[in-house]
Amino acid sequence: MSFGGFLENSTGGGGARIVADIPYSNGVGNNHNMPSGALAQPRLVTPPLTKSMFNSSPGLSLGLVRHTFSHLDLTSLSASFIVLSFGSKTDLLSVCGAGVRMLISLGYFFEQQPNIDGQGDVARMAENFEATIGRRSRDEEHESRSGSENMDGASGDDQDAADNPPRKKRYHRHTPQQIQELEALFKECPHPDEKQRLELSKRLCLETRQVKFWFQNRRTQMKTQLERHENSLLRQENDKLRAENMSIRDAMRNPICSNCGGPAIIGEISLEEQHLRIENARLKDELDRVCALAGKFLGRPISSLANSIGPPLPSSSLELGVGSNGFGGLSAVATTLPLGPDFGVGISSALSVVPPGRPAAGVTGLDRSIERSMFLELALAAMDELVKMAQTDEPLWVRSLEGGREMLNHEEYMRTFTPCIGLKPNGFVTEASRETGMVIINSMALVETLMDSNRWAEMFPCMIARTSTTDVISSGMGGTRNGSLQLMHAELQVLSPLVPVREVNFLRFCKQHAEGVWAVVDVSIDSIRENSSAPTFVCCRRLPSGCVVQDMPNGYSKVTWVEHAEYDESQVHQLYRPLLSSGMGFGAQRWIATLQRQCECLAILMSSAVHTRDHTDAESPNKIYLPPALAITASGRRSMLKLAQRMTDNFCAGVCASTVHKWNKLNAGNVDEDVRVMTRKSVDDPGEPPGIVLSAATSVWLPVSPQRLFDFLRDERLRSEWDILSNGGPMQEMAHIAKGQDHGNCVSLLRAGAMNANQSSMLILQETCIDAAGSLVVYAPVDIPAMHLVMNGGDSAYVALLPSGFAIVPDGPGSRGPGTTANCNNSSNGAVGEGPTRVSGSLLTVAFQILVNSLPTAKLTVESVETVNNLISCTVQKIKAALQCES
DNA sequence: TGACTAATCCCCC
DNA sequence: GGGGGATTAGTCA
Repeated sequence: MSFGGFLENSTGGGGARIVADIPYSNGVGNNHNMPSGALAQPRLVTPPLTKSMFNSSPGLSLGLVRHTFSHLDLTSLSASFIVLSFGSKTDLLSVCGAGVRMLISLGYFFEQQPNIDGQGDVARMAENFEATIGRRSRDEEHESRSGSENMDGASGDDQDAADNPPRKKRYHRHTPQQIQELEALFKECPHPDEKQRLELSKRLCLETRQVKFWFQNRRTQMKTQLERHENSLLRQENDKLRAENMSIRDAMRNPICSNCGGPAIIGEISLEEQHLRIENARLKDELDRVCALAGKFLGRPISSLANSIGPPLPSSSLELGVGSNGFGGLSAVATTLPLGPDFGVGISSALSVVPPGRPAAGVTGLDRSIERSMFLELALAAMDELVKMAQTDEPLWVRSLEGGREMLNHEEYMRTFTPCIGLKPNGFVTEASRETGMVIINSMALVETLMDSNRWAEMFPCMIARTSTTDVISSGMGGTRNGSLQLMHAELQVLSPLVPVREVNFLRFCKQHAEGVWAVVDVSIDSIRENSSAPTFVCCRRLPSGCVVQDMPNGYSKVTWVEHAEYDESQVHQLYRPLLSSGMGFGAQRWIATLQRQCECLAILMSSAVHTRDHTDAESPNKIYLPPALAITASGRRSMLKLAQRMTDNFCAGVCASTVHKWNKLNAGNVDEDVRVMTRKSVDDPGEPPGIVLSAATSVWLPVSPQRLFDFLRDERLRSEWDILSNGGPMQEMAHIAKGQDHGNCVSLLRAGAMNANQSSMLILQETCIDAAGSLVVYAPVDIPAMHLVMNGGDSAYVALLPSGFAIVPDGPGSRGPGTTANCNNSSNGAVGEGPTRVSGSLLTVAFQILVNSLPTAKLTVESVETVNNLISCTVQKIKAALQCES
């Protein structure tokens, strides 16, 4: 590069050119920052160029051109030239001589530094020039630029021509040749040292700074390119995932009901779900990392599938299927699944659910993944609904005129909520109830109980025939139950043969809403999970139901329970329909009442003040004779309670024909059609006598209040009025373990008056309980030696017993109070008690389990059936007579 | 308007 | 002091 070329270029643009020699001189007022003692001063020779000059000559540009310097004496004086070019490419550019400060302000310029060292080294001069001029303040730059902007007649070509560095912002590029060389070196060495850079700068006539910057920028560029490449790869992947996500979402948005082929409705994806998904992805990564580490440690690869780590949990929370294969943990479930295809008769066939964790043929990982996403959506929608249902009063809930109970305003409900499990099946009726109560348990403990199927069943023994957790979709976050989501199966019961067991498959989702505030929601999943190979008939669907629990300062919790279900009412005997529709059967009142009673029992048992009345001491010698060894120890109390619990569980199972036992229904002609008789074989169970067990149960309506009925039946002194085991006389209470503040909640040991030696060896274990929703009297004959063991803390599992007893519930608001079903002397729509003067009555279930043959292989005889049928009829008649309610 | 490039500023090792 | 990220500014397609 040469300045000659530049000059040529500038001249090549054509146009008039004025070159004026400008000797430097002192005393020019335009000087800026003129150092004292300057050797030379710029001397302005051109007349002052005015704005008007430029305005009137748009093509004018002013250039201070550094020319070839060979003929100039730069040591004494820098020569400068002003080139005025009209319409040419000439540019205002440079000044010769080092250290020259130039002001370009409408042609007035120059300030010269004293030490001129311009020995022909153009580049150096330019550098020095820049060092002083190029770093001027922005204002100055702007000012100077605005000066040239005023000369905007300068063509682009003129500016191109200025391949000189004096003006900092002057655009230029390194020549292709220079770049080629720089690139070549960059390929070999992206980080040249100073020596290499110096060498290159000389060779390419560039400053070392330029070379340095070039390399720096080149490296940055490489990095940017690399990032861009990576970005594009990631974007591609992202697009792919997004497309996949869209298609999945689409599938979820427009689910097709496999029942009717119409659209099924699922709620929107919420923020919580997004969080859960993120959390899930994070956990999955964590699992992968842990597996990788474990693999290194064990020296063999570890699969991240749930069945390869830890205990055989039904599933892992880590396979929620965000881009995962969705098959994690499947094999772990299959072996623990309690339900088999041949389980039970008639009832399990109503299962509409694919046995969880065991994929049906053809179910792909994607299907599972979609299914899980749908579960999640459903759970979140259900939670939302539950909380609103629990917290909203009118107009969603209105007080009924009779009884003051809250009733769901269905119109308002339909307006407020989207049906999250689809529309109500034809022929189904709705049952909705809400109840709030104070319970002596804290929220965390209650949540733990609800989320553990065993503990849940223990908490609601007479309501839950059996239950299991069939799949854990999420086990919660941060070691808590918050976010826990699981699939459950349950058989819910009302203690009567006239009410079929409700078999439900539902999601249970737990969420912490605030400190000390939790909610657990259940919602049926039958709308999502359909197994084409199983009948799709479902007798009950649970709409979002559950509880909101809030800790109270006194150790209690405020529990608001919402129970909302749709069921096939035709399966329910008319006698029980009012009860069910009032919510006292399967509804919130019963859940709350049971919860309160059970928690009170737990609190009493855990406190030191366990109230035990023992009548074996010397203070009551006149009451009964009993060996002193029957005194109860603390562990004995526990054993006795455990035995009583088993007895009551078995009683319920017999009444409701739940699948806990494999009952065979009997349809013998001699049996009253309203008495349900069933048999089963008892083999290898030390808890009951071996042989053929016959169960007979019936339910009748009595025009007596539940409380009166309960008090009558549990009173050992009145036992002879209905119990053949009483031998016609009163019974005595030998031991009493209180289970609640109400004396009606207790376990006791009764002894009949001894008629002969044989019977004197028998005791009666009895459990009674009562709460707002109903009451229970269950008893079973047990023998003295066995109870002796139990009362000393022995294992109650070996005490053989068969329970009998009564379940009492109010007949329900609006009940028409029909005649009994046992007597069958009235249709179910009978008019007994009808009208405003009707007496509030009770529904009494009577049930017996007796051993009809000690050989399991024996055949059931007609006599046995008739005997039990008579027994049950007689008992009912006796009760009616005693209570003077037989018409 | 965005990509490209030369150059600058500034932080941190 | 230099590397490198962030930024600026000029240019071009």
